[in-house]
Amino acid sequence: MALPKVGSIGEYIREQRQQAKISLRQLATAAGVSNPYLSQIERGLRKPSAEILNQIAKGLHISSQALYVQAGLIEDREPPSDVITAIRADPLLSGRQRQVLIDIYESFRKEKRAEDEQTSQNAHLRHDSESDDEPLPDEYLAALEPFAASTGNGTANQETKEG
Amino acid sequence: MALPKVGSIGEYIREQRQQAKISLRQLATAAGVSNPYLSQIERGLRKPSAEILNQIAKGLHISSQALYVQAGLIEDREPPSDVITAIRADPLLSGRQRQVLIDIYESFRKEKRAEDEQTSQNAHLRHDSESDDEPLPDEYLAALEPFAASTGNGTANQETKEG
DNA sequence: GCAGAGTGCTTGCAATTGCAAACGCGAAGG
DNA sequence: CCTTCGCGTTTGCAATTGCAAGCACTCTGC
Repeated sequence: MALPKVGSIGEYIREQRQQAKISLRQLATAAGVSNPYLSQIERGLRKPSAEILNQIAKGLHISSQALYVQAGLIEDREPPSDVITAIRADPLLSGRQRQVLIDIYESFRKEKRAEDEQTSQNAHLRHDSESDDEPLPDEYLAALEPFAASTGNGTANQETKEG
Repeated sequence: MALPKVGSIGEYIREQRQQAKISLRQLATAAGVSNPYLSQIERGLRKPSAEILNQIAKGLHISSQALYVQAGLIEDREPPSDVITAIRADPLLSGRQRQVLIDIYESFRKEKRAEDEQTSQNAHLRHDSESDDEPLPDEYLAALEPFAASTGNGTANQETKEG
């Protein structure tokens, strides 16, 4: 086991560095790593840790993610236009919260589809939360019943406002 | 330096593992690392390389990015509002559904943050939100109550009804 | 009480990371 | 010619990663 495809990340770093017209030593200093080590990284002789990789990304003023993707450490990133994907990728949610959000979203999708089937053409009016002509349909509430456990989390009532 | 902010990543991993109801050894096997090493990682005694981190993410079936963000290895300039953006961009949701989902998401983030501050005291996360300290309208709170103490139950399935 | 299987944790040890120091090379400048 | 300054690279070496083996503990069943 020597240097499988680690070269790609090294090549990518060197590419970016040369494109930025900075020397190896400069980048090493900017990234806070030693010059010899950066040299070895660029030639694929060393497999840098995530921390070093992040510092190099900073020194190069490029996205850390770009580097991780190049290193094969992040699966090809899907566009954030997918709600499910975004929820799954959010590190600030607990596993339970993720699952609940996903379930709600899917329930909404079904609900919306049902509405579209009925109206079939008219679906472009803005609903305000206060002047809501229809309350929350129990359709998705029913779908969420399996989560029921109730801890009595009651809080004050605030005026609704849109973002 | 003994324990930088690596502890947070370890805690996060342990949290996710326990939420997934799998043992340390199971995750270690799934991630392709040794059990003792994973134990040390979770307790913040070791600083895992990016490769190991990625394998653990796979073993946990969570996004690699989530781990990197937790480890502080990705710039926080990645807005956690990816979910918000995705919701706003989703053409398959009605305006009201969008607003409800966004409110629920933000509520979850507040809840999660509170939990994190209890267990650990490293929560210097900035976050931009217009409705920061303002609770949900009780219209949505009613919908959220069932989630308050739910466990990892993901069987909210309802057949489509568009005939 | 004791074997068996489960959990997580501690202990040496090979392999690797990451660095300080030194090396060879080319271009200014004395 | 010889020094100085920059470049990238090579060379030992301390510190760390990551693992195989074993430890301590808790259940369950005999």
